[in-house]
Amino acid sequence: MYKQLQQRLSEHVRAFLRRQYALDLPNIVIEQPPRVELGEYALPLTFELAKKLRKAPRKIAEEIVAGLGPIDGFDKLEVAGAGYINARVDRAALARALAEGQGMAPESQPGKILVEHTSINPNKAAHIGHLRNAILGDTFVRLLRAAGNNVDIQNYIDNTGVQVADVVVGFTELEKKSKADVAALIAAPKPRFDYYCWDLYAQVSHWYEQDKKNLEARGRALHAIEQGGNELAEMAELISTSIIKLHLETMERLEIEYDFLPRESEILRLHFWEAAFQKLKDHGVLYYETQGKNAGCWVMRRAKAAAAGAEEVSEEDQKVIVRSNGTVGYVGKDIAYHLWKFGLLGRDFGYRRFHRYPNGHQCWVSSDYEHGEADHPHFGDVSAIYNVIDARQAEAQNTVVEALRGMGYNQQAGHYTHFSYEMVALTPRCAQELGYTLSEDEWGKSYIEVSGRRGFGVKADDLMDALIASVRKEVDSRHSELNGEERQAVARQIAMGALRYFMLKFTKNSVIAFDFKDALSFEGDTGPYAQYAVVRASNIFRKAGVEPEQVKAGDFGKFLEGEAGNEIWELWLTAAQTSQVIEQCIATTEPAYAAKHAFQLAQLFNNFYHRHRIIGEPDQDRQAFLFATAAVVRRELTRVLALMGISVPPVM
RNA sequence: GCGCCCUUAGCUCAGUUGGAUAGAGCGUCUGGCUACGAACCAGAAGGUCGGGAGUUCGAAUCUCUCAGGGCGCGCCA
Repeated sequence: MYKQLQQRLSEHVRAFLRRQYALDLPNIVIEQPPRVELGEYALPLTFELAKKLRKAPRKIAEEIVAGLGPIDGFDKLEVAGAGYINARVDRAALARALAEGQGMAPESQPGKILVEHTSINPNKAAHIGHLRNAILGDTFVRLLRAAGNNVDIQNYIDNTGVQVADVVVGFTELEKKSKADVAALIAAPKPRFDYYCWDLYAQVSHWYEQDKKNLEARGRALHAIEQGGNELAEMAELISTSIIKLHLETMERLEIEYDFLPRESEILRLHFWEAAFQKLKDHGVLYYETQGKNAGCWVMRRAKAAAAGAEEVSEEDQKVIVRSNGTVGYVGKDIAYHLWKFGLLGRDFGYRRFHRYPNGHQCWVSSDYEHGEADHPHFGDVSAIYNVIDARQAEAQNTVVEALRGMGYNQQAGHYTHFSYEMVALTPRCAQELGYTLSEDEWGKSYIEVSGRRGFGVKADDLMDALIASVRKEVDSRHSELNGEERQAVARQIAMGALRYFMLKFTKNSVIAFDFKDALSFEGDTGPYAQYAVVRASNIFRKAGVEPEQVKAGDFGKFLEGEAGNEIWELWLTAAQTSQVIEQCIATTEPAYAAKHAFQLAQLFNNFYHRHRIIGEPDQDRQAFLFATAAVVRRELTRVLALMGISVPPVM
């Protein structure tokens, strides 16, 4: 309703400007005054109008305020400063609406949105960079759903690429293992298979560096895997499938789930590329190069040359899509895959059940038609897509969009969003703690990039275990009344909340320089701080024997007036803005705003909690008001945290 | 060489379409537990928003330029 009030205000002002000055402003800027006692909304438009109307801003503001008349939901408008128009809402009415929970259910949006995230190569354990991807993606899904959207979650699996091939080479060439040996390793309880492959992958990379000839083994493995129907391909399948399962388990610890896992093997075997290739040729997006270094390749014009409309496309402006040996590169497969996403390919995957979550949710995997199950849901064919992929792949993403445009799919290209984010790196100190020897050069840097190839990084599960252990100590010292299992459950919730919050508090395009000290901090701007605020609110209701959901709205107007009222009103006002924040997060693809909002709300509540005793409050009306305040904040803060995938433990 | 991103307090970061006195957290110093448990609160110190120029009534935000840092630019994925 906070937003409805803003819209109403904006419409009244626009109508007045048309009436009075014959001006039609497309959008009226509305912001929040620096302090709540100045009002809820501020309009700086008179500064802009001063020139057009040849009047002083303050004069214009006075005319607008005088001429506007009463607006439903507002108490009054005031002129402030050099010419701001500040609007004061009817606090009692807004508080009542909020306490009654009006306008909580979102309008259902048409169409379907596809969010792709995680997409870890299935050849090693997940690391902290993958966690950032999955947490950003999962949070964005929750935000979209909260805004009434129908969302499919996909996790793309590159099970036929070099990374899997490298681990196959590690097993066959370095460890001389057979498929049966690998199967035994997977079945063994002791070394986690994804951890084992993490080390093996690093060893293989090192082995390639020792002698370039060793790379021939990779070529052979890659070829065998793409062909299929041989021991190497079966070993690759075994490796990737077991590692995908471990990745799903890792993400399940954070309550991150998927609907569908499209695999590259099916994109190859179901001939997605052939269908896309034909379309690309038909639309003239690809052409066959006969000269120069790209002779014999099918190439695409790159952005600059295409935009300039140059007749002669120089070699530098070409992007090779099909190599001279006839094989298709990564971008080609990606174009085919995205045609499928938008329902433009004319082909579909086969589908098999892959994993069933404890809550009954089913995750599907792509399959050939022969092994597909008939009763699968309809995937793909969506109206908008968001690909959560790190910033380094921006160029490849742009190429896919260009290809769509080139084929005339402008609408789809416009609904293709590269949800780009920066990497998680390690501080030099953290790298040293992990036993990595740093060069002098590296000590001078503010962060050091992780590298799966070198086996250098913090594994996702190791971090989660460290967080849980650290939280557990604290829970043990505070809650002797709980048994071990209960304490562990509380520790898990707090630890996962801390982790998710940590990954969300930074804006997407800032590089996170990871350090255990920061990540293991539970005070201040952290997940546990926000969780704790909710627990405190819950404690009040538990002690008082009152159900927070049963708290009734009353006439709170008199408690929201004056200086004392302003303080608490700021809390109500912030709580009222949750829906607005959700929209803002979606419009800017920036979940960090949700984290900021949660922190602000928690901070204001903690302050309120400290200043006002509720249970001992003698005035019945005032106590009802304080209960209502706590109930609304508790509800809204819980809701924002849920959007971030953070649940609140019963005690802290 | 071309393209994208970054530079704000000692450290880590916010600052949405240009708006009122540039904000948090951590760290430092000071103070506050009688259970609505302090994973908290209050207060203090700390800023030429990388440098310079421009546009504007108004610039951390837009433009140009310089400096510093990062990431991409393959018949890899």
